[in-house]
Amino acid sequence: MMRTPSNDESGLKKGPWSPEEDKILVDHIQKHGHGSWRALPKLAGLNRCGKSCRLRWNNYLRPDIRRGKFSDEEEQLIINLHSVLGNKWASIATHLPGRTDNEIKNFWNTHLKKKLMQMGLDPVTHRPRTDHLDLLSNLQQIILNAANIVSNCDINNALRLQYSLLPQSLVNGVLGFNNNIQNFYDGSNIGISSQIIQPNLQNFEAPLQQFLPQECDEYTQKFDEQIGNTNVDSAISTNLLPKLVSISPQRSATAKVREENMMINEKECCNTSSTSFETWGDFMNEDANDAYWKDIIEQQY
DNA sequence: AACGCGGACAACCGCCACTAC
DNA sequence: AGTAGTGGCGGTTGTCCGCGT
Repeated sequence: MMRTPSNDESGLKKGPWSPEEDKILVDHIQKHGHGSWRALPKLAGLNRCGKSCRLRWNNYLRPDIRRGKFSDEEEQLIINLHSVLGNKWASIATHLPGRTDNEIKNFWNTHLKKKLMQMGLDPVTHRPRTDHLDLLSNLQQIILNAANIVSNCDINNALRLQYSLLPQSLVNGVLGFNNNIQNFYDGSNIGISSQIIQPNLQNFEAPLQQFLPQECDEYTQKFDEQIGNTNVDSAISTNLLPKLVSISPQRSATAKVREENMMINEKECCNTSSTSFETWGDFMNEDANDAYWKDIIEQQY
């Protein structure tokens, strides 16, 4: 079925490009370069706006574009990069020669997002999904926050505490942990040591998998000794514990995301003594001087 | 064969940052 | 310093196409 060509109010054509239009655009750019995109359509004889020409060229016609199915290596690279960069498709695309940001974005939205969800991971945070059990999510948050106020109690201890308070069947079943996760987040194929890429997951997973029964009692005892007598509700109401926040808030508007990023940047910039689990600092370690990692961070900021 | 549905992806839209003046 | 023009980016939409009924 042929799509009926649509034109905007200025008479410029919109919608899919025809092979003839493609040829005109390619011929013109090969002969003259694109120059000013705004001026290009008139010079080339195309009834399109400059922006449409630029998108068509950059996303489809450019000779260095590699089309076709994403390889397993590319797929894993995208996942790893997304766990570091988030929805910075343009930045991610710079690490995949021949792939466009648009192509990667589409691939993420149609394939990888689902794949992560099927593995029980939140595609936004790359952490185990919590959306299907708010109660558990809140409990995690309470315990993590509690750990933050316990002196010298790091995040792994907090998770051990959490684990010690939950039946194993609940942890495994609800959070959807499985053995594939470790392999899934192996960053070795992009030259990043697995310790760099994995910590955001290890913080959750490793304490659970490598947990020793005797440590349960040890940390539970520590928890009880230090804050065990504290009523959680009253602790929250008296600001002893921070208020609960969603671990994976639903956000769709660009403005919201940007606002959030600004807040995160501001927080990280100003709060040098942060103990929050959510901040970048927790994912960094002494290995972070890896050149590739630096490159990624530089792109982020 | 006709139809509906959902996945895939090309293209568009709106906003933002940068630059020149 | 303010403004207009331009290109880049990310979110979203619209259409095609394959598949099942």
